Amino acid sequence: MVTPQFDITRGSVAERVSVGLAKIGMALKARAWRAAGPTRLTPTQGQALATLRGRGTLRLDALAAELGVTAPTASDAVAALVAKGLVARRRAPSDGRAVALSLTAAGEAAADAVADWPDFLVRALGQLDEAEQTAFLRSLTKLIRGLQEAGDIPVQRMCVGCTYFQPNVHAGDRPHHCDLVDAAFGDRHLRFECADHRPATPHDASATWRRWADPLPTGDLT
Amino acid sequence: MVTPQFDITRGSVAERVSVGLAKIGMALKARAWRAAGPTRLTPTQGQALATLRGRGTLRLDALAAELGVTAPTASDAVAALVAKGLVARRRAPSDGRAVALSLTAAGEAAADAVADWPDFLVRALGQLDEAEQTAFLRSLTKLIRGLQEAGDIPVQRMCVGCTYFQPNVHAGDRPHHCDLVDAAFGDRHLRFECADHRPATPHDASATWRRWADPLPTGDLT
DNA sequence: TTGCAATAATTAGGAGTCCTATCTATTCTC
DNA sequence: GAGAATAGATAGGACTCCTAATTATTGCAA
Repeated sequence: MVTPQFDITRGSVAERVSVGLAKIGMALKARAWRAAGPTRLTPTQGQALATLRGRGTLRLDALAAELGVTAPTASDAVAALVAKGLVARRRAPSDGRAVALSLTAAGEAAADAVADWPDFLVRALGQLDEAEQTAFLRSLTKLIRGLQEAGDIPVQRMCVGCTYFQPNVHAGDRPHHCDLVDAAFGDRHLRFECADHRPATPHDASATWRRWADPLPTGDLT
Repeated sequence: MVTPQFDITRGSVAERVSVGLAKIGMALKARAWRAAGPTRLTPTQGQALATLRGRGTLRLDALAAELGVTAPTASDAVAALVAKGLVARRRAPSDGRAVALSLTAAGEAAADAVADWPDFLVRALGQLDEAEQTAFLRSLTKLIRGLQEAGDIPVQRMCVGCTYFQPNVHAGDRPHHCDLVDAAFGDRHLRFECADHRPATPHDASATWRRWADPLPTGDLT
């Protein structure tokens, strides 16, 4: 008779998931370095470029926070990018101490060229069908929100947490609504980076969060 | 009337998921460095320690592959660990060119101390209920298998791909079976790192994979 | 309106991460 | 045995990262 007690059950599901996420993290790191060779853009430099492309103009400390590094490290990376002619460093008009970082024309081009380095992830995600990808995206949204709340990650410009986001207000497979573009959309369209993101107040954000994460009355199974 | 065409629909779900995974990767990198300060163990060193703890004895090139870096980089990290007295570097008995790396007693202790650095991820995963965590783990397994197939990640010691793994052979919520410990288990027990892993042949692995990923006859919804 | 604390960035200094290219032992193969 | 292949180590160089200490500015307060 088979023993029903699987002693390898030790450890939580969350721990096992973490191991998997760490593997993905490793792959991302390795890939970023591999990609660095030809273009002469190291991972941090590439990430800085990508961030500036998405945000337009940023101050150094904001960039550092976005990259998850200290100000000196960000300063190093920016210095390298300025030397390469990819980033322009100007005095911020509002504050004489601060700098306003932005991409040069060459920087825009370099950012575009470097933009698709995580394509290998997109390919691997082909292992999942659309419904599974959507569920994954939804779970990832919750996870990232948790990291954000805990201060482990900078505040993201994602739908959930945006003033314009109205969750579960429609029936069907596009239950949410974006007030900015005035359109319905579903979980599969949720974004982590939106150029038009406008942060909601903490109070509104948590109310909206609950309406998205646990739609109380209607049993909406999208 | 609301326009049903959400113009921000551009881009695939997979791309949006990739953005999210990159965020997680960023958090992992940042955390690993933060944790490095007090213990004086940098990310690569910590990862090397963790790998050696999981694998016992490893040769340098195997360690390098596991860490996703080149041999010289691994050699650097190992030299630092040897200098700190955490790793022993011996000549491999079978091959005079190779080295056998293993942890010293101090190294074991250090590895244990460093082991729980991704606890912040475990905490954030608390945002997901058990069923959702399980689904996430399942998707992650598919994703990692995809990365493995594409050569973006070293071959993992995960259940799916192991000789002992028998998917979907039972009814109920523990449909799989591990022949090694002779016990039933479910998707929520799937591992990415198993000390007893024994790789199946490519042929067997792909057949087993299909039986796990798309259980044809029975509509098993675990 | 000085006068000083706080803030934004940079510099200094040091360990480590990575790479490519090269070199040194060994081992394998013919 | 000789030459090719393999396992590591070294060399050299750009960058990443950190903590501390500096240099400008700003903003508030006496």
